[in-house]
Amino acid sequence: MDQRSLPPIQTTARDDAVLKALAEFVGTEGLKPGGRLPTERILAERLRVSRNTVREALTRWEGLGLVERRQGSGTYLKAAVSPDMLHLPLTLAGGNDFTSLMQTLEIRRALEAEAAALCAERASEADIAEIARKLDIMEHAFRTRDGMSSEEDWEFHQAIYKVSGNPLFEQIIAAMYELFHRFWEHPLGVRDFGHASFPYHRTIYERIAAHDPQGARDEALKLIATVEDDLKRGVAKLKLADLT
Amino acid sequence: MDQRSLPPIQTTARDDAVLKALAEFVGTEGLKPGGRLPTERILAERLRVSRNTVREALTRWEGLGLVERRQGSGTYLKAAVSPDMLHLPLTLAGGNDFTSLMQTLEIRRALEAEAAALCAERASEADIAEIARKLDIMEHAFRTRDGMSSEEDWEFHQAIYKVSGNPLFEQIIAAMYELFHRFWEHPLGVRDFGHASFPYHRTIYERIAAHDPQGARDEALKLIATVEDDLKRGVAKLKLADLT
DNA sequence: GTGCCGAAATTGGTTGGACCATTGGACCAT
DNA sequence: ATGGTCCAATGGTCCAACCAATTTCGGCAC
Repeated sequence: MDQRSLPPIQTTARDDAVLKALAEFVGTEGLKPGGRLPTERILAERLRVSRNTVREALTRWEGLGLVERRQGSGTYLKAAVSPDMLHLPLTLAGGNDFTSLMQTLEIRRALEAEAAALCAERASEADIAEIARKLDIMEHAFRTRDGMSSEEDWEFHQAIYKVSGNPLFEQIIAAMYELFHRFWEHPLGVRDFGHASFPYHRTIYERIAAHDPQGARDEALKLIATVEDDLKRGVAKLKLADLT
Repeated sequence: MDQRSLPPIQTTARDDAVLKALAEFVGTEGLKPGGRLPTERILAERLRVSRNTVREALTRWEGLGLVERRQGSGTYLKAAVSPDMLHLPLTLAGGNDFTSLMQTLEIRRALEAEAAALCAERASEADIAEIARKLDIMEHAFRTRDGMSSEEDWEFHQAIYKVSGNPLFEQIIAAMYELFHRFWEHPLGVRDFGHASFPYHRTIYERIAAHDPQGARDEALKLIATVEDDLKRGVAKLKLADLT
């Protein structure tokens, strides 16, 4: 007999029910990201559930990054939420050695290239203008702050991921980014880390603006290649330092 | 002055502290997935916090899929966990199932191609033999069970990811895979789903065995393309059914 | 009237204690 | 050996407070 034909029954699911109700509430109320959710006490009363149960449910949402709680202020929606949303936890083992950093770059190489290509395919004129804006901001920051433009750099890339139409790109690459920068504020002591990648931001943009997927892909690959080179140079430098 | 050099003090972070302590405990205790965590009551006592606080912390871990709670039994570790691990929830906000599935395939397309290329570069003769073995098993299963070989299919791919030398490939693609098969035993009612991809498993293997990265990449892309086609065909079929 | 300050109300965070529902093992009867 | 019963352990829920951060608002100085 097929064991799957007799699944275990689900007897208790209070907090799940709370989340379901809350998702519906957000939908019917037309709540946008940034909006404020009802008080925990009010939710408990309305849903006929203890405040503790409400809190456990909200804790789940907070863990998923859907909601932000501010003590003394309230609970705020951080992302669009609908009842039929999919959540999947991804756990990544990361180390802080050279190999691990290189591995995050291998993932980024694959994803950045694909995202850039998709972006070049799908970008509207408005999208291109927005990316151009982010590029200008980033280039300006780079020139005035002598290469320290990681924040603006990241926003430029985010704009590309967004236009790609696939939120997974941003989420996964952000995870790689986090793994990469976890331990290194100035990776491996290479002062001008990231300088070499600078010109490729504009070339990527140009290929996107020209709706040239293959070109955008190639330029993205070149950009990652410079970062990999920087990383290798940093390691070489470290080994040299070890010998002295 | 760099604002990041002076992070705001964390006056209240009880549950985060609990999770940190718990992660250390799992490490020092050498707890493996499947193992049982201490009772909530015991944790509360040991950590000098209320049981509710312990519960909120565990709820977070449960949401991340790190832990499973069984009423009347205990709390069990579901995945390896160490303090320097990155856990992040992937959120696929896509009302429309088709869109979501297509998005998981876009990620897979990028990663499968890269993994296959890296595998072709780095595979030793022993690696190639192992992949060949998995391929034979999968092909045999496919023929004897008339196309139902998803388990063996997956193992073949896993062997490739493993040889790529980068564990991140398997971790991320596994998440995409999970997302893809979340609802569907037989996706969209397309009976022969996956049949079209069958021949490309062997061509991928051949390119890997020939240490031909670009060839392996191309064949991997073709494989994903067939899956995308199947998906589109399934949707077309659904729309047709709606009209009747 | 304007602007500042402090008290009070609001809200999430934590605590301790109680009870319920489920589980799993010990023990017993057949 | 099988099945039934009881009981202790454990997660799930509830309640009633209190703490800590934030916001609100009224009164005071100017």
